[in-house]
Amino acid sequence: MSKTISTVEVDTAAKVLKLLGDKTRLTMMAMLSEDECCVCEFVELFQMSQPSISQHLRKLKDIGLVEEKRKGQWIFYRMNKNHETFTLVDSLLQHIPSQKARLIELEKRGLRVSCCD
Amino acid sequence: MSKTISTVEVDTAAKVLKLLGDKTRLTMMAMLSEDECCVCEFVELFQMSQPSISQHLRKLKDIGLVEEKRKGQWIFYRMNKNHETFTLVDSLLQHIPSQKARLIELEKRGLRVSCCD
DNA sequence: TGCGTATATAAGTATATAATTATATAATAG
DNA sequence: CTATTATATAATTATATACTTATATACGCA
Repeated sequence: MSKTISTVEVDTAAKVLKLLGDKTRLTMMAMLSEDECCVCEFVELFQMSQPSISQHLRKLKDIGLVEEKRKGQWIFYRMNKNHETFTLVDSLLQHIPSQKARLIELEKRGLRVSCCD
Repeated sequence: MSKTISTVEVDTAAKVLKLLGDKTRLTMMAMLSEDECCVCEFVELFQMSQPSISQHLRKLKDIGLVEEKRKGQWIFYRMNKNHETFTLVDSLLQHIPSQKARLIELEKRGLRVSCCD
């Protein structure tokens, strides 16, 4: 008996891949697979305007790949591990380099706020 | 020791995912992972104009995901299994339904030309 | 209450994308 | 050679996308 992997419809997969076919969003997802992050951390890391970051996160949220949770002033994003494409996304992320170092770098510079909850 | 998967740069992965973030091209790649196909087969299956099909194939060819080979009047496309993102693409395709049935359907209708080489 | 910080949303713009139509190229059949 | 078939390319157009700037909202704090 060969092992069967649960599949998602081509339409669904294409929509997810289209979103992840952007360097910024793909890196975001790779970071979120390590730990939850707040908007200001992405702004700091990507050297990109805050509205631009918010708009990328909005797209990821709209198709359900990420979820948000407010903690005081900050809004944290995390991967939605219950999304129907989670195993697809997860296996895909295993093929790009870990982004853990970027989070550690942020922490060293005192720019991580995740410690403040 | 944990198993290490060879990774590709985020830029490279994003470019590939962007291309596969299109239903037509994603389905094409899924079909090509089963067997090589010629342009007219895609035209028949996708109910789409021939130039449109050719342009999708051109994009896949331009980044090296597929290769072409002329056989008489026909031009066949096949997956490039040596592409640096092959394992990424291959594992990704395992998460969408097999397209083998579509090829068999074509064959039943006498529309496969792969038998004529 | 009013101010500063964090984030979201809206509007505008430049660029990218996918389709169509028309045309060009290449091979085969007669 | 000419006609036909298969495919590619070019030009055009409509739509989608990603960014910018400006503004709105929400929270925390004095």
